[in-house]
Amino acid sequence: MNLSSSLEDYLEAIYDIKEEDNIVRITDISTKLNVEKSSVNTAVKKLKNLNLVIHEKYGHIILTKRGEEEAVSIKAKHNILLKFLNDILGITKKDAEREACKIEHAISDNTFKRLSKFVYFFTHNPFFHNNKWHKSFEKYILTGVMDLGKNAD
Amino acid sequence: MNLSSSLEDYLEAIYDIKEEDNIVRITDISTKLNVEKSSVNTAVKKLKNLNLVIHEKYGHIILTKRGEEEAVSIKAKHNILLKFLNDILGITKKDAEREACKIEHAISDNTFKRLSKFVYFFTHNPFFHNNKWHKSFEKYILTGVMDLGKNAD
DNA sequence: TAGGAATGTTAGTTTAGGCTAACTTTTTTA
DNA sequence: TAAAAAAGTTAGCCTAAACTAACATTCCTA
Repeated sequence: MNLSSSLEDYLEAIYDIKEEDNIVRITDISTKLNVEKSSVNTAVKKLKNLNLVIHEKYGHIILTKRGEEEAVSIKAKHNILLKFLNDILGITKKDAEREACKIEHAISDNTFKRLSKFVYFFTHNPFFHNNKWHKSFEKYILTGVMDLGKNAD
Repeated sequence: MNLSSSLEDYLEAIYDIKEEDNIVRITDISTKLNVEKSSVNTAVKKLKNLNLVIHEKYGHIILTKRGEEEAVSIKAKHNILLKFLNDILGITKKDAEREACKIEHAISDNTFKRLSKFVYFFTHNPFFHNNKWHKSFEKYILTGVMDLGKNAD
């Protein structure tokens, strides 16, 4: 699809607002993204031309099937990045959120797939999923000392 | 410093060209980044105004101390992302390279620090560094089967 | 239900970062 | 060393994406 970061943000915002409020207006998007209504208007027109939303003058904004698919795809990237940054790297939720918003536009579907698998594997495989590694990782970050040697084969 | 992605790319290119050829010209940057010389010219002027490069009309381009520091910082982000994407996630070198170029502009210094530690920890700690996890991870990606349970405690 | 508040639209401006075309300066080479 | 080639510069244009200001429509409430 190759949307700009900006248009991806708009699509994502529309999806989120629909989830929360059911109806989506120009003003809602404007508030959520902190941009002027006129900017939203322009962006919505572009999304309309790409058949990603339905929008009649003065009407509500509705995602098309393709628009929703796109939004879901972007949100999925966002969420897996959030998980990796927060749960695995230990970045604070707030910072992880901010970063995920930027990185989500930069990763391919393939990287998304492999990262998803990695996060799942890493958090579910009993070889890793014992919390010891995470405590050890935090200690390593603070002290530079690795102390899980006893678990190696 | 908060440079645009574009200016970061220019700085990085200048650093790389200096490494390879010692002298850096407008044309070299133009070739490396696949943009017109006039675009390079404009960008170099901006970098000059930010005191990141020294450049006299018709002369070579030299990084200032600050310019070099910036470039090194960006390259460090690039390299750790490359390592994570290629060595850990198993993305092909070519794809990992392309992705790293985009993500490098989106990660904070803190995320860089934690990711660096994570990659080092993950590839050096004997608890992880036995290659088994990676084979298992590849198998999991292809088949959905996790088979390292026997190593868990 | 009339009018003000809220919402939406349009027109025009700005900035970043590309581009081409035309020109100038420097370098190379016959 | 003069002319051609290469390199660098300038001017002007385009697009994306933001902005403000002015105007239009819709909604809500006194």
